Amino acid sequence: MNRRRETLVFEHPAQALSGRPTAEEWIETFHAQLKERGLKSTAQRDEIAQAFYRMGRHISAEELYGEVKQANPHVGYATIYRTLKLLKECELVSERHFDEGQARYEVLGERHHDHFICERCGRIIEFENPQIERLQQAIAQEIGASLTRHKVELYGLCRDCRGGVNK
Amino acid sequence: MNRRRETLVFEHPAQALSGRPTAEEWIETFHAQLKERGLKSTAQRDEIAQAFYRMGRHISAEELYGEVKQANPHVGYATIYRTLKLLKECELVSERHFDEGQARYEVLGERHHDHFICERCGRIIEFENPQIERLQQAIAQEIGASLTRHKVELYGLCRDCRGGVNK
DNA sequence: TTCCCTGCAAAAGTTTTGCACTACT
DNA sequence: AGTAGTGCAAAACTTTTGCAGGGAA
Repeated sequence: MNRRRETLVFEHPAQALSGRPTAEEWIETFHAQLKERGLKSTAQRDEIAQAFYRMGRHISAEELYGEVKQANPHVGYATIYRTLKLLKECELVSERHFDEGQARYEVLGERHHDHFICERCGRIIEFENPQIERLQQAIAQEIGASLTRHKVELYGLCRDCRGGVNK
Repeated sequence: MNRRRETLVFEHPAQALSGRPTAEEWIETFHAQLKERGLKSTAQRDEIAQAFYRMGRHISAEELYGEVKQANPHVGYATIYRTLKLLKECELVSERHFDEGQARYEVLGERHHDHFICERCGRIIEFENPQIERLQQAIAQEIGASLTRHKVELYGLCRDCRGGVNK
């Protein structure tokens, strides 16, 4: 394959996170969006949003609940879910369903990327490939559809797991 | 974009289904797989497998349950799920999680394809694009991973819904 | 005859909702 | 003060499991 190397691979969180708004900017946007909708800023919403931002990528509601609980043992699951829903509506967070029972959430507002999921160790590697992006737009056009979002998920064995004992 | 048109779009079930094994071949394979594992063929398994094959594409457990109930009002959900699990193990069925709460299942053994999902009317359009396939392999190589499966899902408005009232 | 399979009901896991109380604005 | 938000518990929804009885090999 004589294609020039276009894919950017984000194996280390620091790489993937570059270009992402700072925690302050992000929370500020959240507050602005709340105000715009006539909704209130509360201590819980801030705690949850901050914990979410701090924890990093591909967080489940359960993990977020655990984290927030440490700072404030009184929060309930309901508030976690309600706040995540709110963050989605404000387009600060996107919800993803990898092949599991539960949803995972990630911070929006950084560069678009897709995911590789290791089927053995569960590691998630992000990558970005402009050709795939272009191709998807072209396909939508052929279908006659407009595209609002898309996802590419690759499943397999990561480098480390390939080198492992079996296979 | 001066790319030549490579995408095959399957908008009509008949197109997507071409090349798929017949119901008889498919059930036969199921029986063979069961025997190989020392498991039994039963009336319920056949009913479920047949209903599944007959119903076509992207079926949920609930829909399948409803269909099978009509022929045999005694079947329970448990048997539906157990049989779907079995069909997956026999690689006759694959499970998919689109962005919904429930899983959907589709017949394997036909050509690989990806999905466009209309966010308004729920219509699912299948397509096949060799470039995307190649690109995904190339990306996996760059990541250093081996690929066992992958999915591309495009979300947006289909041709009909775009033409609709708002937007 | 021996297990495997089935149906039922209960359980488990995730997410949502009703309600009384609390607390932003 | 008024309205939206919170916590709790219960409900809803999807999927899994335990168990006693039934059926394929």
